[in-house]
Amino acid sequence: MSSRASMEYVERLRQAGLRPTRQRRSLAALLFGRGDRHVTAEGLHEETVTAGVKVSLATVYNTMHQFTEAGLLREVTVDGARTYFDTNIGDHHHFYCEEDGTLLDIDGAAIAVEGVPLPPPGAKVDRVDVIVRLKRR
Amino acid sequence: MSSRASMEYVERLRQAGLRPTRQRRSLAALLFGRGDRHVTAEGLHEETVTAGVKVSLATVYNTMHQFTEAGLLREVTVDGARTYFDTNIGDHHHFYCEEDGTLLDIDGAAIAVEGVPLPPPGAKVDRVDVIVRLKRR
DNA sequence: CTGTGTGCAAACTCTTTGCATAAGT
DNA sequence: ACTTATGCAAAGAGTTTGCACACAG
Repeated sequence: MSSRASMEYVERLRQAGLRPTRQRRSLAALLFGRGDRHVTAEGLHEETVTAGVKVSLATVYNTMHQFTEAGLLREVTVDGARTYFDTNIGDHHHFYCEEDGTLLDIDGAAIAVEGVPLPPPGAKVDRVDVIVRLKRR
Repeated sequence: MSSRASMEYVERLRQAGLRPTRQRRSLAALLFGRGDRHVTAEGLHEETVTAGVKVSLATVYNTMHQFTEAGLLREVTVDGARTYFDTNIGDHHHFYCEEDGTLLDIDGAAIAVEGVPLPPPGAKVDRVDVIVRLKRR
């Protein structure tokens, strides 16, 4: 991770109300530098190691949650075992292959969910998630 | 849990290829005795304690997984923190309220998901899950 | 009897937290 | 300087596993 690359995210972090620390800049560069991604905390931490950036796993977890709260990331729950973070924060759904843990975006405009019943009294719909679970053919 | 109540499940367990042990009969009676339910392992274990049935938490976990494999239960993943098991094994979806951990069935016939793209080569659609996430109004 | 199931406790994985140190503004 | 973030290690939750004992067929 070049220092220059991570500098691109200083403003974005500031606007999200987050101090552009070295770790946050590096993580932002890894996350947002190459299109839409699905990562786990562990996976991202490994990337930092490979990239020669020093960030602890605890900080990766903390930072992903801060990014999520700031609206820079979205948490995707498809499997109880691990938490995925998605850099695509737009309207979309997912293919999920349990067998190899692969996650794939489906454009939100492509899918229509019809007939969702009224939520119970006192509740309102926050979001509708569609998970298309895949099996090897 | 009366012994008589749990005897009703002997045949059902046998057909699923599971020996109708005391613990499995009791768990089956708790799970299937009162309509559709969503339970966690911990929650079901507490019920056994309340009901005066002696089953260890490990056995509850093992049994729920055996039931799931046998097609008597379905695992529902809506939250990374806990695993829910659903006694409704028919076609249906879920309302989920993160705030209080409530899970509610939506009849599968009510909802239509249109426009699911073709799965990637080598994979086929196993199941489509719709999770309607709720927030307090 | 024979093999499967169970209980217990310990192990395990993923994730979060507390507190001293380091870094940003 | 002052405040917020980080690192480490330890704790924590939920879940799984290994092995001796118990029970169903």
